Amino acid sequence: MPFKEVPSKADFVALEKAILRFWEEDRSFQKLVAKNANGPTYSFIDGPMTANNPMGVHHAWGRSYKDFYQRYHAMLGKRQRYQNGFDCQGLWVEVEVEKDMGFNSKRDIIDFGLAEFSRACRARVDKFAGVITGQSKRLGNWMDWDNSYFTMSDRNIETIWHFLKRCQDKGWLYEGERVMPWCIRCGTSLSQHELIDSYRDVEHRSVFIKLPLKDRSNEYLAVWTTTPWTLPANTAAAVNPDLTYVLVSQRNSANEPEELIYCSRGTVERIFGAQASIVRELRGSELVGLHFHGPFDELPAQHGVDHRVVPWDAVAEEEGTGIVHIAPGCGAEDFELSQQHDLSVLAPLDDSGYYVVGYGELLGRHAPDVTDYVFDSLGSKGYLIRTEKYPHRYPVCWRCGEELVFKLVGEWFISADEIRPRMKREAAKVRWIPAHAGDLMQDWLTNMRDWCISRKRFWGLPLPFYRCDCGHLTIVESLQDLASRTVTPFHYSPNGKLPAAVLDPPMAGKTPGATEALRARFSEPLASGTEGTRAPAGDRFGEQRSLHHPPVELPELHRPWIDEIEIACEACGKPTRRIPEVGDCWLDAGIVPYSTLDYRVNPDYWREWFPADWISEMREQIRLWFYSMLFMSVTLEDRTPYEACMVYEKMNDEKGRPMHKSAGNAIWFDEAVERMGADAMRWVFASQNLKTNLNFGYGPADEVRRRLLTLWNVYSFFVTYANIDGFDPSKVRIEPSKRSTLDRWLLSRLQGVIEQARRAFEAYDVAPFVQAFERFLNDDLSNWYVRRSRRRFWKSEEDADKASAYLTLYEVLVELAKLIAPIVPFLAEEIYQNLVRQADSTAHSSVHHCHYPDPDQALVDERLESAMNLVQRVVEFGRAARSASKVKVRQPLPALRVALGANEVWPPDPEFTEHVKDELNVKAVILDEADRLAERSFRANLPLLGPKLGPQLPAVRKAVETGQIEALPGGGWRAAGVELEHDDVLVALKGRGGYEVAGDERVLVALETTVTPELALEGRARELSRRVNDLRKEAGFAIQDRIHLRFEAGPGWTEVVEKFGQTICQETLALDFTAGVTGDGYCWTGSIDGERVVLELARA
RNA sequence: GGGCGUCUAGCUCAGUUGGUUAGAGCACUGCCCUGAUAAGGCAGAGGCCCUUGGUUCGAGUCCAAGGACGCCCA
Repeated sequence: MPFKEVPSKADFVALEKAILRFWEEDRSFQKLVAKNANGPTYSFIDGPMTANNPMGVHHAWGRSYKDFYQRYHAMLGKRQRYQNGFDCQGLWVEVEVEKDMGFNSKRDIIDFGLAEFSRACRARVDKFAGVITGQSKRLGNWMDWDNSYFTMSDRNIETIWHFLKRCQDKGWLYEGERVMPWCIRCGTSLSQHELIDSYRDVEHRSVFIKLPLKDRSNEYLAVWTTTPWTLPANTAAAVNPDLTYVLVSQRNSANEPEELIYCSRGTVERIFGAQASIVRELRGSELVGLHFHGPFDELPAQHGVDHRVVPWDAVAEEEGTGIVHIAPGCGAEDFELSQQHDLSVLAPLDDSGYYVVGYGELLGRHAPDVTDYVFDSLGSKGYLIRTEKYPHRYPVCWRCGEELVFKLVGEWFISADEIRPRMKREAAKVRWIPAHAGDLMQDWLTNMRDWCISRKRFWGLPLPFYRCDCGHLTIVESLQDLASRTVTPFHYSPNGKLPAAVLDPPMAGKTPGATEALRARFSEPLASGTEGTRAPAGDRFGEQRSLHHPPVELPELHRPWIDEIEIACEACGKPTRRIPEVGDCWLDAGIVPYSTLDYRVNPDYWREWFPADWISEMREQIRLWFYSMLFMSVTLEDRTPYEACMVYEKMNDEKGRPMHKSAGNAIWFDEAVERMGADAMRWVFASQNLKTNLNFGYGPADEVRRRLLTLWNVYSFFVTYANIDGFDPSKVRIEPSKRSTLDRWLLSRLQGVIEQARRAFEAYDVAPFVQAFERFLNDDLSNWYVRRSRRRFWKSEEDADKASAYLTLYEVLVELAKLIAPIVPFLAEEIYQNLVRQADSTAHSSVHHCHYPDPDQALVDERLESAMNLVQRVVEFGRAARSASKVKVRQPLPALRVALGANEVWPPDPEFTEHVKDELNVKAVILDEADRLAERSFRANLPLLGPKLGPQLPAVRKAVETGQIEALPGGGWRAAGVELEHDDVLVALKGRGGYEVAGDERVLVALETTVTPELALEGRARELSRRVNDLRKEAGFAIQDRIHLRFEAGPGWTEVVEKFGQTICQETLALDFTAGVTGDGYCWTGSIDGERVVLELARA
């Protein structure tokens, strides 16, 4: 039963595509799900990926991890949900759609029409969900793609409504004014977690001004700011009460009167130069409570504002004047100070950054453009000291890049105070990988502020908040609830009347999967009735209340449609409208452990799969998804929604620079997967240390590919010879204990790798396994087992040793395929299909259906491993000695002498000796007295003696190592007057001068380098064999082809052929070796050892 | 200002509970082997294990302080 021929040159990309087709035809994934249908659950929850753009290689990184562990647990028989998730709502999607349509502001969207805009957003999500699905399949991910969840789904929305209602019940929900980072282009505030990663180096113009104190003639406060546009909203100044301030006397010119200006002592020079004359010093606290004239008192908005100096211990002297301009409507800290000190709050800007009524000539001007006006105005009032360019890091909108302003806005919040300790308690129960991720979460939770959940945008979760004129807030907690409260008759018909963009999106033909998923999602809950609380399709809600109007169509729970619906206020019954805001997209993602697990509609199912056994995302998700899930779960059930959480770092390019489209170093997934292959990419990811950034690129990937190539080479080697010999694994059965030494050694070594693999997967850190695997593959399998076994495979007799070799190599390759199957599913499948499946049709149809290997202690033989290790060392040192002797290995040498250290024993099995002779091409291995080659030296066994002797150790150690040591009867020792036990002293070998030696303290070798004429002849024979074998290959002969060999050469070679002709024939598969070339065959003329030789090869 | 990480060969990184002479891959130099061969092996060179202090018989490893870089919070 021959195996499929394996080309020695691997084309991994082509192979992967073939395997993808195989999985499709075999329905391998579906079979896996069916096979594990009754297994114990393994609950993984996929963090929703924004379906907004194609997948990048950094997404592939995370998706690979997810696939590794799902596949591993599947091989342990675990039942899983395999649900992929798409994030669908929020500014991410809106901004991309805006770009597509060439919009520049919120106004553009409103002019375009909200309904069409929402449809366009949905269409974009649909399109890219399809694209990402295709890419993920190419990466090798196994998911239930038709069952992906979408955060824009009704179920997700309703579950969030339910959560919000619970927040209201607990009294955590409130509407508040707060100064928020605000994008004047997007027209929305950004939350705390959206502000991160968005600082950019920019240059602004800062300004020093002086503001006159009231009731103190000719005294001023020096104030500095980098945001001149906020000065018209100034209502206070802050000083550090503990800082030292000074009063500086300043005169601009001889003609002008002297002015007295306050600033902090550490800033005098910066403002006034080294020559400033200081009139007096005072504590900051002495300034507190003073009143001053604001910089723009003439503005109507400033009317009646009492500008005061307030204390603030955060005021520092690194920049500015030590007196900080406070505009409570334009800065977060400013606003907090205003709450503490009851300061006036002025909000000068509208949503798009234009000054509102009350700001005089500034009315209708854009905040970023008023710097000159402000400076001119200050100058004309005599307040300006000077302006200067000021480069600094300033936050910009993370989506559109516009510089942010800080703006007083009304937003909705969930209070964090009560939940904080509970979240910290639950986060502490989570198994974080790596562990310090838990510290980061704790730190984040300690510092988290109230969660701002509203966004003044369009395509997002409709916040179900109905604020009545009577002041009452009604929260709708489900569609059913909406139906029962509505005063607007509506016809909810997602099933019958899908929006055009959903039913017939422009790109529907290209993304059938996603479109179908959408269709299914709309029809499924209604048809199957699993969503018990939802009203049946086609119901007309609220008609009994208003029979006079036709019902409003409500195709989906999104703006603008849902805004049409008014409900009766819970308190007073008056019709009430929904607030216009939508929700933070992290509500969408955070609810997933509840929405996708049917918390509200199928509690049994929820209990079965909640909490997740494991989740994983990149580290920034600590303050995003991990946080929002934890928040929502602790609110609903007071417990963590995930038990283990794995976090990885950032991806950079291969030189460690951040990848940027503009820098040209970004790598696109589609290109990368075609160039390096998915397996190589996944192997790179698997070998990454979770704690450090990943430097990703084609260079490192190629290194990795070459390492996988070693496995391919061994696999190819096996198949080549197994086919020649007709090896059939199903017909050979040899107990491991009956196999040859080398085989038992390899099987023993393999158990160690299996052990490592199991440990690594259980620890959610496969990098150590990848290392162990590569070591085994390279050192044990390829460079020792296969090399040492080659002759076992080549020999023509069909004996037990040959069968043992084939069977062992076969078994090991199959085990290795299983071990790496979760990581490189394609290569593993290829090997499995060829080695196992084609030979045994009753075997699992895919490697991924196999049970993950368990280490078998019965196969572990530590003594054998240790003996082989000794042999390997001898070979290694022998090669070093050969290298030093300059006699090449092809030249046989008479002997290698070996001296063993005190506790070493040369294995009695002659096979070990044969390995040494063969590897080093020596005629004999002679165990020699250690004393002849080496001196004994003594060393203290520190791990034993340290605890025993403590401070005495150095003296004893010195005595031992200088040989001042006495052997005692019974095996003990005495040194420096201290009696030591046998094991306390290590007896080692030290090379003695005068020999060609190499070695360490365990073993020493010496090479005898005398080349007798006999040996020289043999060396030439070997040279000839090698040359012929080169020519066989050159001539294109098959490995097993027999040949006729003919030659012409000088007399020196005749003797070689006479004496060693038969050996050469054996080595080269020649039937005969005769003098005289015929011109009939593959002919080579050249020189060997400086003599002309003609060789001719003809296929027999 | 606070938190978390990282710092080991030219580059990328291993280094388990503290233990004797700190390793690998890539790159470089020289050599070798070869029917796994567009591979492989051996050897060479290359190190203030960021610094300082401490604990200890002994520190790359533990502790403290500092530095650089990265990420986060304020």
